[in-house]
Amino acid sequence: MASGRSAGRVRLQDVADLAGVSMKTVSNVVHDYEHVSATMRDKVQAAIDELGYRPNLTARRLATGKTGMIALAIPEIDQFYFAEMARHIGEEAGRRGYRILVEQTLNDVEAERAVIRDREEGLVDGVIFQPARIDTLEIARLRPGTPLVLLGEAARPVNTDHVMIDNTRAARDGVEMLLRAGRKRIAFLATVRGDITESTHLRLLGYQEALLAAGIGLDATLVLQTDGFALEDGVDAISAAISAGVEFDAVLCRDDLFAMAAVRGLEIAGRRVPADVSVLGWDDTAVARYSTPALSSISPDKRAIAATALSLLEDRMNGYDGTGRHEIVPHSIAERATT
Amino acid sequence: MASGRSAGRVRLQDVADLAGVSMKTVSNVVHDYEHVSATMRDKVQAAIDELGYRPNLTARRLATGKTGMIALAIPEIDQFYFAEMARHIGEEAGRRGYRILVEQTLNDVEAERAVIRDREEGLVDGVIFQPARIDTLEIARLRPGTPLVLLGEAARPVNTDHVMIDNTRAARDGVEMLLRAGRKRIAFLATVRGDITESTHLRLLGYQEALLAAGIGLDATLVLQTDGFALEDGVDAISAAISAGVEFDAVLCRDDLFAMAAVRGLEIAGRRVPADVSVLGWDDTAVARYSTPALSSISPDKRAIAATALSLLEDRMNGYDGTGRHEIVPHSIAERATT
DNA sequence: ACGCTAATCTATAGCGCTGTAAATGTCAAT
DNA sequence: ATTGACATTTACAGCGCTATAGATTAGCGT
Repeated sequence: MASGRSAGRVRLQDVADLAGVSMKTVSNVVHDYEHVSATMRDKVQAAIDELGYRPNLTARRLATGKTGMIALAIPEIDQFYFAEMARHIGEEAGRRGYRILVEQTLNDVEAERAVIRDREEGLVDGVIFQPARIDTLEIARLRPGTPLVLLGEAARPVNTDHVMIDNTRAARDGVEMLLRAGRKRIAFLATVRGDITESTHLRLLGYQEALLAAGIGLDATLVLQTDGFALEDGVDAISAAISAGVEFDAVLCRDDLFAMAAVRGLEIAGRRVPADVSVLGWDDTAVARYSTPALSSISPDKRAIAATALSLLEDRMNGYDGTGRHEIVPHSIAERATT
Repeated sequence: MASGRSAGRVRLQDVADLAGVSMKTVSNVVHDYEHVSATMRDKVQAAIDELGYRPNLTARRLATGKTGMIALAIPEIDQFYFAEMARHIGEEAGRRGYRILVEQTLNDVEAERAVIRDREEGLVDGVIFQPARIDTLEIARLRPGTPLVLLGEAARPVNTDHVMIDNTRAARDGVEMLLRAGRKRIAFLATVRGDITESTHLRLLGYQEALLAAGIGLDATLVLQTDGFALEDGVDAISAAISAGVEFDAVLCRDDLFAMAAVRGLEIAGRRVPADVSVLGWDDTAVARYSTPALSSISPDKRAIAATALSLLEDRMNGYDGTGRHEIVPHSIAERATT
């Protein structure tokens, strides 16, 4: 009751003084070091409890050189895919004894450069970074001192670790599934006009490969372009295609948001999903499950991405200094109501 | 080119040695201290550049006692509402010079206790915490040493700062809007059977107040219960009510997820939204905009919540030690296609 | 020149912890 | 008893930075 816990200012030395032992012994007790006698352990623990001692992590870090923290740098935490990745990475990191510092780059080039350049040190032990604006070359050039693992397909310098799914293969799988279901004319939604990202490019490639492999000629009018990344842009693109008389009985979409846009655009035009047109999304985020009708979606194994990224990063943090490793993580297709 | 930057191990002292000055002078240059001569500044900066010096934040923290970090403890980062709050808090924190450490409690009581109890020190300067399981009394009892601001309505001990919207009022506003639109029998979805949370309780209260104020008697069958928090549970509750013959022409929902569930359940039953039944969600998350039809939703001002929480927290971090302040933040109603 | 204030710069003691090396204690086997 | 071989405990030097107090230099009026 009369414990004068003055604002948590109890130091290891205070505990040591009270218990009449050395600082190191107290430290040993705190860390459950095995070679401490039971008597000693009890005596020290009593002192710790009496004073309400709580270790100062900053000091511990300075002494050990480890922070126990990992930065997760992503464009926007409130985008479904990133939110889900953040969750998995957070859980996986927790399991391995790390905490997550979230850094939002907000699609800003300067913010992304800052992540790589890391102007300060000792903040985190490593960084998991999904670039959106910065390109491969620039990442290679700004090569940071802090261990780094990249996510996504937008950039992958040979000298840096990187985790991704096989986008081309996944797109091919999606198209093949649609073909097996009897679809003949499959559209691809959507590449933002004049701003085709690397991942969209890979997906488009797989789309084309699958069609060619099935002996179906490419039709450029089936690659639908949008004016932006918003839902409305996707709806507009679908509507435009329909009123332009483009015929299609399936749409492979670049992400779930555009899949929702496709569904909406088709409904507006009076087409039934999936009776008239199948829609296949990408990322398999929660909205795919929640929207009506529930979206079928190409599903990257997010848990595996998180686990793999953490493993690569842990290697680096433990001193591994070899060349970049590029891990391919499995994907599947979650079939729901739109195919 | 020939800079031997050996793994960022350059210390302040190294720079000082190279420049032939004291550590403190280098420190002054790094911090843009005004009383440093131009010559000196240039000389030191040259040494900094040559060695590629980057300050070690951990050491700085130990010396200053400030970490520049704020913990954000929320149940799950991938729930729409929390993801959006995380974004706003992240942005606002960035503006004020803080970084965000995300701590997922995953609805685990022990994890929530750990947040309050903070077993360690010096990790963050303050904590923003949205409790989900832990109750008011327990928070008051575990009263931590680290500055704390609570979010949400599940708990609010008098001695702790707290930010929320006026839930009762918001529910009343929602019901009044539905009544103005001519709706007569308004249902409330949903309280999980046997697990009514404090915020649901407040919302239910506002729902009842508005009905009574309009001279409409309460009908217990209009308060729909679910078996869980998943979308399907909401759909089931709506379906059950319909097949039990409960008549209603509007549904006020506890959150956007249940609003989507309501829409789906109504569609299954062949009811048109909003022609036959209006649906009003809560939280105004991105899914409200994206789902078809787009959900009308009660909209807490998330940006204001973030800004207010950070302000209260900054006060505390700057030494304010008065009694708990309870800030009410504005809300509005985003009208879309379901009302 | 001299004294005085203000501007600059330096030396060094921490911040609270861990790691290392060394000291001490213990116990079974000579 | 004496000796190893361990188990247990201690002392203290850092980790890299900031802050304080003091030393030095500069500027200026008389």
